Amino acid sequence: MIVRQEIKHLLQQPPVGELVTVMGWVRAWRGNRFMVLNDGSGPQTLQVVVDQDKFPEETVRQIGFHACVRVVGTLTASQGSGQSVEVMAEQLEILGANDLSSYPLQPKKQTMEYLRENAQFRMRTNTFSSVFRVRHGVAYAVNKYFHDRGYYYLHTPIITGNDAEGAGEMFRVSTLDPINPPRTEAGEIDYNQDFFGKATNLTVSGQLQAEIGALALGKVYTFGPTFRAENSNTSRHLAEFWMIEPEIAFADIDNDMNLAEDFVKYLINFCLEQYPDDLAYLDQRIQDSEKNMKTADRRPMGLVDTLKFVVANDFARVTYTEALDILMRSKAYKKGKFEFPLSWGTDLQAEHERYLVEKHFERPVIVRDYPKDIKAFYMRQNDDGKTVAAMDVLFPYIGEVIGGSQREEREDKLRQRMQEMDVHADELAWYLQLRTFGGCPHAGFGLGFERIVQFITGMGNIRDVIPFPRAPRLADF
RNA sequence: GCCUCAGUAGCUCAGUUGGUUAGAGCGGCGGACUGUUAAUCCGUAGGUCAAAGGUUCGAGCCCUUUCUGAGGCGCCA
Repeated sequence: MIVRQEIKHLLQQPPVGELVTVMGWVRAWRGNRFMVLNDGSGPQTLQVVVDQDKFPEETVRQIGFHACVRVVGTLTASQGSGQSVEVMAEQLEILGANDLSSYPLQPKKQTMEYLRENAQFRMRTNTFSSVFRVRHGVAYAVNKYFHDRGYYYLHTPIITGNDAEGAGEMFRVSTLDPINPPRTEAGEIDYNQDFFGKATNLTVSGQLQAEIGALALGKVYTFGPTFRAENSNTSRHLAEFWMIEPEIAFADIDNDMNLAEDFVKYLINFCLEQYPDDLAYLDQRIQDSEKNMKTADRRPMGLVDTLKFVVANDFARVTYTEALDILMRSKAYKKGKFEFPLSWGTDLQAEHERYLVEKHFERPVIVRDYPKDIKAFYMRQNDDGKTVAAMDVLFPYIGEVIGGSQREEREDKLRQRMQEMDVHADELAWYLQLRTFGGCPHAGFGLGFERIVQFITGMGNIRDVIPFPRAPRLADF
């Protein structure tokens, strides 16, 4: 059995004078004497002092960048100034030598694009190890938040036979011969002969199934992979991403907004408490990268200060109509700064959302009561006959992190809306039955997991907060 | 899918109005160095200038097409 101590724990309460065993990867090898180790337990490193005379020449020769080593030695107060304690090596073993002549990483700043191409090694860097520790923390906090409040984690299907989830292009799932698929007499592909006996796709949302759970268990949430086959080439979209979708019975749009705000603040606060060192590193990293930028292009606040500010202040809340009014009265609009026109009934563009969040309110904003024609069929119709009880949570830098709504629980209204929007009622008979047989007011939302991780870590590109990103023309690893 | 910008050594980049043999830092390799902190010092190798085609006496540089990447937009979470 292998026994070792983790660097994070050694540094929390250093057992000075004791013999310790550490294993990790070499971050630096200086002066033929000082070896800096990191083992992934945290962003901290441990300096090991190597007396060359104590070890075989061949062993010392193999110490190099990102070689993997095992060290046994005495933890002592450091003579140097860069660290409080260090290990005086008494045993030294190379667990995995590193062939530096062909190793793609270097002990220097590397571009995010280059590291993305070498994703098998990028988690060994300070930036990505911190990002993925925080990503874990957010995932854990999601489950903890809901569990502590009596929600049930519902696993909705990844392969779906629904043809009408209405959230974008889907990836087909099929075992049919792609070159010679069976065909019907009419010449169309005969999905009746496919694995499931019908056409199936990867899910774009677990919401409709989550509603089934909410109308029995009261409060449920889903947290799973989601797939969109859209040709989206942006720093905020992935073809495969993780989405969190709470769904609650006996709730209206106000309950929904309160939940969304409380939930997101909890996630951020959890990371502030649990990963201060990682966030401090990521904060510094952003400040370093902004040194050469014009003041206007820099963030108004550092990363950690931004996170603290979001947790400490109420989100602004406006209706779509009010938001439009604010935009039309803005100097930016009057000076013709907006590329897209503003008119009641069209969706807010990214530039409009950014103005509301970053210029007008200077904090997260929840916009509610959107025109019904730009929103999904299942959203509850308001009494004005024009809007639905939808809400979007907009964040600085990343835009929409949450989209949600109160669901239409009145069967006649739902049927009418489905007809108007050409959603086939026969394919969603089970969904309509939730209204026929003991329905109730209910609501929910979808939170883009990678987007909130992006916000918390300050990473500019969503592809750098998921270990192995999938996007158009990108499915490596 | 659309718009803009970019692609030169392993990485990050410089390369003048088109003109002789293609430049640096870092990294690699060889050597020195027992208190370093992006360690330092000496030496050394390393290039189909993204690909194809074109203009020209002559192209890393100009033109066309393709590929790849980044930023922005759309679609959305």
